[in-house]
Amino acid sequence: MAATIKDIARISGFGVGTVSRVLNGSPRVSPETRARVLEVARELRYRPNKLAKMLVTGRFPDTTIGIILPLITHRFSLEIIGGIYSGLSRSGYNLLVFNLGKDREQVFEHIRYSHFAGLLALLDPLKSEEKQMLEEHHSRFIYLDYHEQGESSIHYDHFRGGGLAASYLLHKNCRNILFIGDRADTQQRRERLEGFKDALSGREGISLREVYVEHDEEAAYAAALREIHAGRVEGIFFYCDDLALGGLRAKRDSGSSIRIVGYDDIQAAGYLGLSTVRQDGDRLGRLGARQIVELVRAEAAPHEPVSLTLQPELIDRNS
Amino acid sequence: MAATIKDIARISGFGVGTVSRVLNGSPRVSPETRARVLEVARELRYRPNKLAKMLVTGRFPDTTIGIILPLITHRFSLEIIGGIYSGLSRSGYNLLVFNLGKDREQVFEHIRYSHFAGLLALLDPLKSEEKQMLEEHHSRFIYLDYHEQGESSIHYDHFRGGGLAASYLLHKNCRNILFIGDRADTQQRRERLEGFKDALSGREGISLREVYVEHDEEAAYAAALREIHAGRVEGIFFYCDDLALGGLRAKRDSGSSIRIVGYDDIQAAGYLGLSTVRQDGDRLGRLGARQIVELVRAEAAPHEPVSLTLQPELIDRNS
DNA sequence: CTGAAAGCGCTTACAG
DNA sequence: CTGAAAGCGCTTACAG
Repeated sequence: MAATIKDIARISGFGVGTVSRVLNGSPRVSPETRARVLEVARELRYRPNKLAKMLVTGRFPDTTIGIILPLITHRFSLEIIGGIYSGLSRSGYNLLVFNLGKDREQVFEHIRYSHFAGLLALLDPLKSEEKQMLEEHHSRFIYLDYHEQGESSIHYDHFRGGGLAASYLLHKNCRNILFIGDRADTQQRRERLEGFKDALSGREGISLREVYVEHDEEAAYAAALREIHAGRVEGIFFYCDDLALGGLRAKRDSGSSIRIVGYDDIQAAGYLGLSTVRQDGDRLGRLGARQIVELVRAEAAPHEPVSLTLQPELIDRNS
Repeated sequence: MAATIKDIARISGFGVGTVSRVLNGSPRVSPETRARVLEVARELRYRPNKLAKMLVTGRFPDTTIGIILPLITHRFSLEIIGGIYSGLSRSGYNLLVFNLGKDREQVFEHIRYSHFAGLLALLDPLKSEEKQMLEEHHSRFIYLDYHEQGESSIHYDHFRGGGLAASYLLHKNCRNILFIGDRADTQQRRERLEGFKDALSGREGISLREVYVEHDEEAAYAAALREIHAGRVEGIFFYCDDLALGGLRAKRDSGSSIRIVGYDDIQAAGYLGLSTVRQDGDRLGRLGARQIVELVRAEAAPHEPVSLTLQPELIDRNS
């Protein structure tokens, strides 16, 4: 099988302790010894067993950054991942992607026995035992597109984004307004809706209702069509572009002149002329990469948490 | 720190060997002992150290499937990943994504010390030492959308796909034909082009030229525009839809009536009315998941390699 | 500068 | 059924 430190010791004639010192670059060995040991190691094609090293040192190597996210196939997540890869290139760090999916525990079990310098948590709040586990492994983490008191994060201002959507509909003279959102109660949805309501609240004669559907273009289509036929609504703010595409279709199929605004600015939004609140996932990813590398490289323990807020932008395509 | 098997032994009054046996479900322990040991383990919140277990057993747990790919942000790759997640759900296996990016060695170093039941290699041929490493870890692999003599794979028939593209252009009465492809010399590009040429070869008066550009819509746009202005070309087959989008734009900007066909059927192709050769990444992913799980569950060593070929389909949008 | 020994947390024959 | 011991591959004081 694979050569071990013992084989090198036997063949070179030194003790395993000495061999270990050479291999770890300790200065307390003579040049001749070092040369000989290294020579034998090369001949044997020695590759250190990291398992054993980790077991005895209790520490993990630090060349890998992990990113953990709830759903890898989500478009915006993907854009962020792309940005992270760009930001990490030439940094000496590589990236491992963990999709939580259905079995969060399994995934964290894997993380526990993997080696990470740092972790980016995309959209997903970490439990306290998970944070603690990361700390035991000396690895730091930063939230991406999620924020929490006392933790580092880089995120978009969703409250502001909701406000932008509101001002768009107001500008188009909508008074009977509808919010169609994802059923999942997330921080982002809460903040977008709060910002939306806040911007609407000062105005006279505005009515707002909320409808929740599955994260699914079809579901959004059906809901929008129903509302349009009921005949009151003048403008709809969709939680995200994926849903808004269904709204756009409902508008077209019903021949209505209703106003529609989405969120994210996915590629299709451009093709189909959907007004939306734009967030730049690539940028978020790049910044996240830079930040986690900085954090990981810093010798000192977690200083003050760093929190960076990015501002979304309204794209008016007159939809 | 965390409780170890030794702590349990001390507190329960048994030896570490007995504790280990209980924890591993050995039948050679009395029910009373088992109960007591388990009780103490629970009190101490004992969690086994997999590192130590792996070190001594030399085997890796087998609950995780890995997928390795050259570029995670590629659209088609993503679709496949989505399919794999679907196919894996409720199978008891979870998925870890490895993006090779720039440092392949680093990534494989990580794989080496991670635990995998099996690996899916998307698009990317494995080196022999990498295969060997996987074997040492008792983990099997299957190629996805790539195939190689003597190895298991699930892939699309790109030769056939190229043929479909050719018949499309012939059907639209194109004679001066151009292929615009990615510069990267991949198995897929070779096969698509071969199939394309093969279908063209029987015909009279057909001329074919090939142009290679960066994998970039802009580059494709520029190349297509140049060719259109030169005035000879009647039909272009683009290696993939990403490039074909540039061609579509060149066609529009120049007011030309040239014919364009792409490959993949990405979302934008539908919106923009691009004719293309469709491959279903979701399906490929699902099948891949099913196959690797079957392979991993099979006790016996690699029987005959299994190779599955999927057929692409022409989508005529009259572009 | 170097060797011998103890130990990281666990498993597994070997006795009893 | 259970304990004591050896060992997985490596590191690190401790002597010398």
